[in-house]
Amino acid sequence: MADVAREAHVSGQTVSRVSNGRDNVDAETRERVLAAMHKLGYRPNSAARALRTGRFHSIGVIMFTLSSFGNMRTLDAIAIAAADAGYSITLIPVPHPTLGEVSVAFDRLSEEAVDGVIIIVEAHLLDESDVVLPAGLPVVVVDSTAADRYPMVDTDQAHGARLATEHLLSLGHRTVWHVAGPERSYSATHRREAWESTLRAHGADVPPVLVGDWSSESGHEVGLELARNPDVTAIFTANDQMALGVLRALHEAGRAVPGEVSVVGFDDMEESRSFWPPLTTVRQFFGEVGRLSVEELLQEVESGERGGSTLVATELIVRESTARPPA
Amino acid sequence: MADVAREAHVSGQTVSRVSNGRDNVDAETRERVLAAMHKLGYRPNSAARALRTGRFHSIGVIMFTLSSFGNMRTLDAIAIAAADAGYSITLIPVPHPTLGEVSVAFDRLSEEAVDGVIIIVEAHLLDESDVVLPAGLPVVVVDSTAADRYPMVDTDQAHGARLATEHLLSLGHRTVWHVAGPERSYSATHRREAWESTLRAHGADVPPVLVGDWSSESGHEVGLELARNPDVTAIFTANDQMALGVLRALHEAGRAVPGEVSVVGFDDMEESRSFWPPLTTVRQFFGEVGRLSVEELLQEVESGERGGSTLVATELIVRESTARPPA
DNA sequence: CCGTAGCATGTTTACGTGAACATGCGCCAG
DNA sequence: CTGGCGCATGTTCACGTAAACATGCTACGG
Repeated sequence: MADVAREAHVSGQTVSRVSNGRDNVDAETRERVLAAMHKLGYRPNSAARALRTGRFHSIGVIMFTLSSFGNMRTLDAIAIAAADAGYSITLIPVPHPTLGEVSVAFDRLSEEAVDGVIIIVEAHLLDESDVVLPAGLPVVVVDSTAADRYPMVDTDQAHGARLATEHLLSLGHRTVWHVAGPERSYSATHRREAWESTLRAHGADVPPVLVGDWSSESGHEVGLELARNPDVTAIFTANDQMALGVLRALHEAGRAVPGEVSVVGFDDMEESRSFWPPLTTVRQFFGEVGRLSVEELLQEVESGERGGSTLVATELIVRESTARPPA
Repeated sequence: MADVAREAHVSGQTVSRVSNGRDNVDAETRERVLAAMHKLGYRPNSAARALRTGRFHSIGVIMFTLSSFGNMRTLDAIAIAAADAGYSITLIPVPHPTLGEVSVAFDRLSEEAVDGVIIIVEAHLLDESDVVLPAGLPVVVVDSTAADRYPMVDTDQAHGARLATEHLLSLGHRTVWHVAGPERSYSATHRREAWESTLRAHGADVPPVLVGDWSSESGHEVGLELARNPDVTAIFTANDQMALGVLRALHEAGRAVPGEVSVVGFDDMEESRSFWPPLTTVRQFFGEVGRLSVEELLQEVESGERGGSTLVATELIVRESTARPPA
């Protein structure tokens, strides 16, 4: 900066003013400074700036392995929304979802140069974790239920599960079987509860729940079981990947989809429309979730006002994996 | 820090030494300082530290939309490898893969607090872009070919494509059709070239190339065309998602897989084993690519030594979508 | 018994920036 | 004509840290 000041025959303070786009600089002086900055290849030092202002213009994101489709889409939206607001994203990975790892991530967090944090971690770990997040650091929780402690943004899981279940019932199925996600997942629990309450509200029987781990492979395993049961005519799986496994199991068992069995997924991943048959599913608006969580966080960072919880609605996408039950 | 020093009756410098784990501090003093740090909830200020040391302990990652399966896996591995080395990841998203956006990202980069950058962007954009990366900033390029300007780490695309093509030929297919990725993609080009040269090496005809855009939907479109052609008995698609679309098209056309037509993909995404039928494909080791790119980058950051290019081998995963051609 | 080496610790300083305050000049109202 | 006001610009200083150098004490060999 000093070099630029010398080159442009001004003081460092004036360079700073130009660099920050203040308007109380004479047009001619500004030009001279800009020319000098360009000539010398000047780049503001973000560390010094952060030290002086106390703002890092960066948002931390704590998340487990990115390999979950939904997390990735959410992260993508967060990154874009943050960039639009002039913030960058600092990833704080948690390689294994154990309590210890989460604690380590939180600890590391306190030394990270971030103005706020978005946490995309199963809530039960948050609850069990006695590690305290650095005080005064704004936090937004996604896909979880720590709403009592922090603002939360999430897909309206219950709404989606109800849409899926009611769609199948309205086609004439007597009841709907459910392939749930892992017990410890809050979103899996929400979907399962909404499925169950929807069945009860319509006076349908509630069949036993089959539990997977979100993977297509686990969907295949429980799908083999469902395929053997001739009573099963409608299946709601808690995500699209498990639906893929269920479809494969049904094909292997020679049960026609949707002729004999209808299947509905959850997520609407890009590939779902190319499943065989194309999958009827509940679309989640991950982009919206990411956008809103950044909005919420930045509001707290910049104005100190803390918002409440926000749920993002879902949409049922009807494709070709659902039909009326066999006569 | 001053508060901690006062609390522990030592100088700030001693606090700094404890904070950095230097060993030239008396055990008793260290205990006293640690106690004071804990009591006061002291957290080192990373901005000041970065200002003083010139190191940010952060790696920038420039990438397009995360929604590509492979990029995500790579990013995940980068994040974990970086965390292991004590670095965090700063994401610099490029919402749209246009020249302008890339320039903006590079510009933004120069103000980011990073010690080095990993670029996961189609190389043709790098080549066309006249934006100069900040001089002196270590760069590693992934999934691209700017090897002449920067070290590169990538999957051995040609090796994988050869494995896939030879697998089909060795099953007895007269030739292999290819569904390529977009023309401007270097990895798509490499796979296509290797497929073609493998066919030639084996004296097989080279059928016309069909081009998709990596999406399962585009795979479905070109798949419909292939399904109509009775000469087609073996298809190598440039990624698994397009293979999914091709499978769907073949099902719709009533052509048995692998009875009439064999299909091989590329990537080995988690879902591929649950396709119908489970997909024979070329596995990419994204984790290895990510790990190596961090290793290469940090070597340059910390020792100034710049390495060369590294290719990561692939592995053919034979499942149930390939068989001998019909008699 | 003294000189010195080695070690724990303290003091000073600079990293690059922007806020706060200071300066100097031109212009306008009284 | 003069006092004061507004505006562009300059000067000073502190943000929190760690490197470089300084200090003072202990221990050990000649």
